[in-house]
Amino acid sequence: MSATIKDIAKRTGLGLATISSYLNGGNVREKNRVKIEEAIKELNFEVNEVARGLKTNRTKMIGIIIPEMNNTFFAEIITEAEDILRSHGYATMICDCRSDAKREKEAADFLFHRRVDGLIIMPTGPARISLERFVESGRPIVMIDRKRDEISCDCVLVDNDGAARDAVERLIHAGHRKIGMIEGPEDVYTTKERRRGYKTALENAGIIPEERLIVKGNYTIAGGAAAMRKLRNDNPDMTAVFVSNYEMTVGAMMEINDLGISVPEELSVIGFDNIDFAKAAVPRLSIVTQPTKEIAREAAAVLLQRLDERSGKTLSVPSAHPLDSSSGNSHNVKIIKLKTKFMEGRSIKKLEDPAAESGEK
Amino acid sequence: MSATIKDIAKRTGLGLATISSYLNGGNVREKNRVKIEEAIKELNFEVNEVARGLKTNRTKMIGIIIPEMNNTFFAEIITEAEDILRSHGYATMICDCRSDAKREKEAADFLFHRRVDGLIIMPTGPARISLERFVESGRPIVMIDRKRDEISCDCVLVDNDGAARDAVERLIHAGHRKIGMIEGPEDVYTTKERRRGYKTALENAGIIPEERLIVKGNYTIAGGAAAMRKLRNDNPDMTAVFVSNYEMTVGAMMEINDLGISVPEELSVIGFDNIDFAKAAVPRLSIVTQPTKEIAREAAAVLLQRLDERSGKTLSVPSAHPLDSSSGNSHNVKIIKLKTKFMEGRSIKKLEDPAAESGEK
DNA sequence: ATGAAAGCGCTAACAA
DNA sequence: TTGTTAGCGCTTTCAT
Repeated sequence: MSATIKDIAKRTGLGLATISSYLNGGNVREKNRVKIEEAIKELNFEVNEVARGLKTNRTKMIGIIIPEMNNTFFAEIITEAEDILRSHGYATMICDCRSDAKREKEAADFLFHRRVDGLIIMPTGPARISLERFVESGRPIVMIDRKRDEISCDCVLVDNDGAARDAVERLIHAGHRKIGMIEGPEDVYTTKERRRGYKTALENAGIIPEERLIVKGNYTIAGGAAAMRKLRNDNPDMTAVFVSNYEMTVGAMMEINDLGISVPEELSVIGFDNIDFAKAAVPRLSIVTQPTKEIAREAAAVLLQRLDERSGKTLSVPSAHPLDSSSGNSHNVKIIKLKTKFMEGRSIKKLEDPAAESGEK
Repeated sequence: MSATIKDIAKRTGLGLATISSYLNGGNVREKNRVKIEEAIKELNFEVNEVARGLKTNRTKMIGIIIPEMNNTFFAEIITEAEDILRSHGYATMICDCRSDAKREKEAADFLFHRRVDGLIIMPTGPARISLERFVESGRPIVMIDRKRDEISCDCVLVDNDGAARDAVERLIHAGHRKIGMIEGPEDVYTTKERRRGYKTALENAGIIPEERLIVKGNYTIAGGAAAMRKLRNDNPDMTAVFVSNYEMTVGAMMEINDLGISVPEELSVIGFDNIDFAKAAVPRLSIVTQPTKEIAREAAAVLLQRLDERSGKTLSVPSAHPLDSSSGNSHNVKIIKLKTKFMEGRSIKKLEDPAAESGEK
């Protein structure tokens, strides 16, 4: 169907290599340049990326693996990443693994099989298992949002620890001392970091963190709802709650709604991530927000850089030491950590005379 | 890096063609079959889809173009579609065009250039311009959610007219007569259909639709908020409002929130699409829901079928009549229309003694 | 059922 | 600078 460089060669009377070289930024006599350009226009020529890929062993495709497409936080990131990568000539293949390690592995295999040049992933399960083939073949991987130590690669994260600490400190400053937390699945990086921030804030204020005030919500809406119920049941004295991701925030609000709890009079709430939801909530929710576009930009930038670094080298150095750091995977791994923000709503009640001051001791 | 069929041939002592044929479902002597399988296992062979694509002119890739990735409705559809297509060996390349016709055209060009085998699209702008190349080259297109008549192709839609009619009828049955509607951009298919349903419901009940009660919200959160404000300002007598997509529902709720309007006492509301949001809202929102998974399944099914039909034929019949129906594009186009559902919340007030009955005349 | 050979559209030596 | 040539890994006649 479409024209090939052969057609261009024929049309211009030039050789194949000349056309190819021109197409790849080589120098051609001005006269010929014009001729080639003309032929390209008239024949409506477009480089066949498939053929090029076969020859160069580069597909100009990037794989993206995320836990859930239907999740604003992830969606915002990948839409931005896709945009940037596409503008650099890279196509992206996005795989939603529904927070399932098995599906994640399948997606990784699929993408590897499809010979993507690189990978952006928010790891759900054990990274080693699904990603070692990429590492072995020298294809760059960028982890975002979550970090897994089994694989050494570039990471773009946010300061989860600081974000949680800041949020909880705000509650403390408002006079709260019995502060609940709804957290994610325990094996996830962000869960640990956010929990750490929560605890640090309490400890810094001289409050002893209590396990009964921390409930797992699994980063899902249903989990958030269930966690909220449990927190409320088990802790009648709880005056505030910090919900550590968006889905659980929605779930918690649903439950608060169902239980007829009034925010912030009976319970102060700090949620996570989705500005629109926070604004639509009654009352407006105070939330931690993450810089999604920046995450995407940083991830795309570092990936493109790696791709560029590698573009000279021949693909897939046999690599005698698959996952050993010896090969030079870990020497200069980039860990980028971005700052979160806090958006004030009306969901935090200022306790007038904190029991903490007078009654506690 | 990875093994090729050459390696397999060498290892088994068989010819290239035999391996290839076996790989494509051909018959081989049992003895050889075993040998081949063994070699595949041991050499870790995987077909190089790129090489295959070059030869067959089929990339096993599907392009998906959507207005917004960051939109639950779309996200739910594509995540399901991606899953199905992948399980059939097709990779998907998703492009978010941010509801911008120019970006949409760029995305279509990009995907065409990447030689995707087929396309799923929720058209934003003029389809003719961006899709004619696909049609010319005989690549199947499936439109979902929206239909554009410039291009004849398979469509998977929902019964928007019926959905809107049903929603408005519920308000009417609850005694409302001054019912506002927040609608989408006027050139969009779903906008027209939903508006039609709204009007039909009113007319059937003997109520004359008034333009002042219909405000454009552009299918965005901000638009929904602005529309809500305008509706409220211009129509102090309005007792109910039907918001015709999810984003605008969020926006409208934000505004209702800001204006301190109590739902459903002062205003009854019917929203759209997002079950979780509806449940998290105070009070629970009554909404129209669309069968996203089913849309995805139908779209994938019809696309796969077209792909299959075409798989015998050689690619890109020169097609003397690019967009003419003569070539047989329009002969058996499938239009699939799915039913929506309604989820009851607590956002509709039953008017005890509708002013309509006594006071109106 | 199997093998030999040609070629998909491109790039990359190497010569000229 | 430009042209010639040899593949990249696969499928596909066409023989055998």
